[in-house]
Amino acid sequence: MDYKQTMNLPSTDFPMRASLATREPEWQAYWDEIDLHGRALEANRDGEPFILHDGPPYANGHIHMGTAFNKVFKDLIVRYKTMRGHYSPYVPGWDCHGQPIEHQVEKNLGPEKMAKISQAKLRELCRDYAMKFVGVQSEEFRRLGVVGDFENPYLTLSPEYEAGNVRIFKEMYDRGMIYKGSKPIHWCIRCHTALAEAEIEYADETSNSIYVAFAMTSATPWDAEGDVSVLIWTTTPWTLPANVAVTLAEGADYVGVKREGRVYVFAEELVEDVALVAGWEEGSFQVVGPRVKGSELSGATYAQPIHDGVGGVIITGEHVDLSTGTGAVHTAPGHGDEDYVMGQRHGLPMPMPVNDDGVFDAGGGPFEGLSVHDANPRILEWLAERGTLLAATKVRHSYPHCWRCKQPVIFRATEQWFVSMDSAAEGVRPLREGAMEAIGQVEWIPGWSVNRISAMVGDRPDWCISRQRAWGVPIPVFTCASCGEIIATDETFDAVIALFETEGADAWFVKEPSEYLPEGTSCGRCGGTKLIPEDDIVDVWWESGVSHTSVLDARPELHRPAELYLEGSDQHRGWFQSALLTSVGAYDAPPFERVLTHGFIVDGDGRKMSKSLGNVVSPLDVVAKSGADIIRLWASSADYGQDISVSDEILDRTSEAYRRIRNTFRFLLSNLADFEPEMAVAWDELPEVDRYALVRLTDLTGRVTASYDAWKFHQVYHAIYGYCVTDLSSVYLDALKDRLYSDAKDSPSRRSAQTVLAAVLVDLVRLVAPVLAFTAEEIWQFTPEALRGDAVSVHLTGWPARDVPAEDAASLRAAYAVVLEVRETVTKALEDARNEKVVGKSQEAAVRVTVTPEQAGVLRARGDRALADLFIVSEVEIVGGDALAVEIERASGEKCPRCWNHRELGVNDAFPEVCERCAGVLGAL
RNA sequence: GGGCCCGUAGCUCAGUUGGUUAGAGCGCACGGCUGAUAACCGUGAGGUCAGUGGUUCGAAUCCACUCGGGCCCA
Repeated sequence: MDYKQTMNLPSTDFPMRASLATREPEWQAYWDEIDLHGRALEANRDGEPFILHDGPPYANGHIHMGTAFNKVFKDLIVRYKTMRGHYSPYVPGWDCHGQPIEHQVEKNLGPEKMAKISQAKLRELCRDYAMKFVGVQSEEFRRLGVVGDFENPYLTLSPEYEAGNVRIFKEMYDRGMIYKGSKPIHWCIRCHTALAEAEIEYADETSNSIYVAFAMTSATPWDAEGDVSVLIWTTTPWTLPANVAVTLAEGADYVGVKREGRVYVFAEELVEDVALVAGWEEGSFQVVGPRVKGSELSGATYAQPIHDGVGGVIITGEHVDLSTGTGAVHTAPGHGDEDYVMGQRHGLPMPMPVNDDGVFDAGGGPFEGLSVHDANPRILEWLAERGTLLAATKVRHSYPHCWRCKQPVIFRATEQWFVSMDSAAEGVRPLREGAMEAIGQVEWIPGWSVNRISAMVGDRPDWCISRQRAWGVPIPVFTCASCGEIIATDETFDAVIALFETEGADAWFVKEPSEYLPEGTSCGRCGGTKLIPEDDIVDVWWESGVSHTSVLDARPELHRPAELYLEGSDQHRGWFQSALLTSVGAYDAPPFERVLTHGFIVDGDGRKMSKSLGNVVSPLDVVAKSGADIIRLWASSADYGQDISVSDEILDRTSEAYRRIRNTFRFLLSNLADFEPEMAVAWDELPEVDRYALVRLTDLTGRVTASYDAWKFHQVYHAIYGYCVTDLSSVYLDALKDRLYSDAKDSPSRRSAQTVLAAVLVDLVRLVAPVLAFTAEEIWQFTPEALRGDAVSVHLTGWPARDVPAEDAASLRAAYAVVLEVRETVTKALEDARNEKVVGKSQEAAVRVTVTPEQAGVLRARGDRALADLFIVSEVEIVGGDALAVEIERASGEKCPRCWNHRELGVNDAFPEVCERCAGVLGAL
């Protein structure tokens, strides 16, 4: 007889192979069809809100592993919060303005078309470009399983959004936090434009290399030796008219070098180099004392090298390089970034004698009217005549060039708008102070994050918010055409807000101010009525920063502050900060209750991904090859507090773990095909091992829930995975097979097992649902309808809440700790027996366990039969002793051809071939 | 160069206030099963806890430095 047909073998249509790449899009379509996001919101309408506010990725190019990780991470949280009953709308956003898009459009256009195009047309092309990538990325995010209001995302180029920039600007302007100042930028003389860092190309260039003596005008330690000068080195002679200071290295040694009756002060370690360049013969000069630190010369003064009667000051800075030059750096705050920073720090003036055309104005002194390039040789001659040019050679070095015209650029200070960190209107708390306090009110995860944001906000200079570009939101102020006064009042701001709301920021560039400003708007100083709108646009960080107003305040389903901002750690400098500063600036309150930050995606060796290293892993490739759930599982498995590695090996391991989890579910499903909730066995009727299994399930649920709540998703992963492998697969499920397969279909023992399996299935599938969004849905749809209830999606089923009697649970945990320890020893002994060919499968074994009295008590209370079932052997005998020991023998009975246990056969005459249990089952068929 | 951080088996992670031979799962090797089968079960081998030096009776855990890596500045 073929006994196999009489058994309850597993059966399910749930496929072992996932085929995620093809199936996942179907589930995504299903979610669209049932409007999962909308349904979840409707269901949780009265739940406590939890707003995860999306940081807008830049609408340029395809997504990469970093954006994929971030979005999956957010989706995981939103799904979890939703299952916990929170009202948790997710509104994705995109950062649509800015230089990279403008640059790309410009490149696509080419220089000729670019020269002819209007600003309005250029903006239109930029808009098209941005919208194209909003579409591309939107699909890519959705393919990862991200659910949200993708039909109605927020875009920084939309009119309502643009208006929010002005609202914040108005508030901060009124509170005295915004001012107009000057700052050096890259400037292309030929193209007559400011250039962003990304528009700079570095190429080799031959420059002058000159050593110039600045005569000291205050006392120095070398005065006894002769006239003292400080010797500087520069490669840009034309910046000398703007010189205001000389920067020394604080801790380096400076000496006087005497030659022909004059003393030149510079860094000691560069004496030989300078002598060589200047052609000083050996013996023609001598180092004279004393030797002093740069810091000791700080505050000394000298005569400005170009302008008679003007002085300069000696300061110290950390950027001074002692590998070339003289260790004394000519400092012109209008002509260099470091110089600018030094100027700010020391309160130096910032003369800017060079105009837009690169020509000196009166500030150029003797060189007025010359272009900077023409002035170079003239300045050299002029210095030589005065005897202050000690050496002049050429140097070849890397120098910034304009990406468009390939000409070398200059550094030149121009008018810029700034957010002040430390000054504000009377009675208004300065921004830095307010921001620092706000930081303290926010929960930063992980904990070190607060150090980073504090350090950055504490140290940062004023925020330069203006950009000389076309694709963005204008700085919403006007200038009087007749007297140059800045015009920015509540009335003009409100008019601009209204304008942007209805027509968008584009209108700024095509309309006359008189068309939208209130009638009679005029200059407060001279009464002029012709107003010129500001040309500059606002920094894109400002734009994305104001989303707390343009999105959180503006949308009825959202609110400010958000419960959570979640981005990579680079955003301490970016969005976290721009959001914080604009929010504190306008409202004196942080925009978020907590900020969660994750590390960067690196390769298997912990190195950053780059094309040149060839270690880039694309999420699109992984999705196509393995599926989005693999990315989601990977994202959940890593400790995001540090950098997150991806490599083929890591993804392989992840896929293996996925298969393991999937297969566990498949086993559960396949043994529940004939089970319905009415067949469930009550707690008190359950065999003890089944009750223990339920205890383990609730323990798992508790741990997993705590880990989700503590934002420790990798612990969720490890807990669930460990549970599947250890608790279920290797112990409980393995031991259950005999009951499930061999006992009568509707026997209490089998129904008990199924009761537990059903509980495990419906709880576990929900625990993994936030992570394995697609697979959990698939499992749910393959779950017997009776167990599913009326939920159309696993994501709408809420969170498991299963209780077990606490006292029972505690005693079961204690008892089974002992039982499982013994079981481990038994399996080791079985392995030895197997190696000695005593037994093959464990059911061929009879086990004699020698145990301590304490263990004996616990084990005997379970019963030999229960222990044999759990150990998957045919017989167990417990013997008292003083230490744990196990002996294995071949089981005494014969192998039952039906259940494969070794038993006495033929007890039941009706079925002489099989064991008693099987005979009973067969008889009842 | 500065700020913030990271470095435990091939991989992903545990390692309570410093306290016995540093753990888990996967992978790997070997074996079993063939009624979860492109599955399942078992056993085993893998770690000078990045390195060096300190503090301590005792350090993966505390301190200093070095090396390697990341983000952000310069």
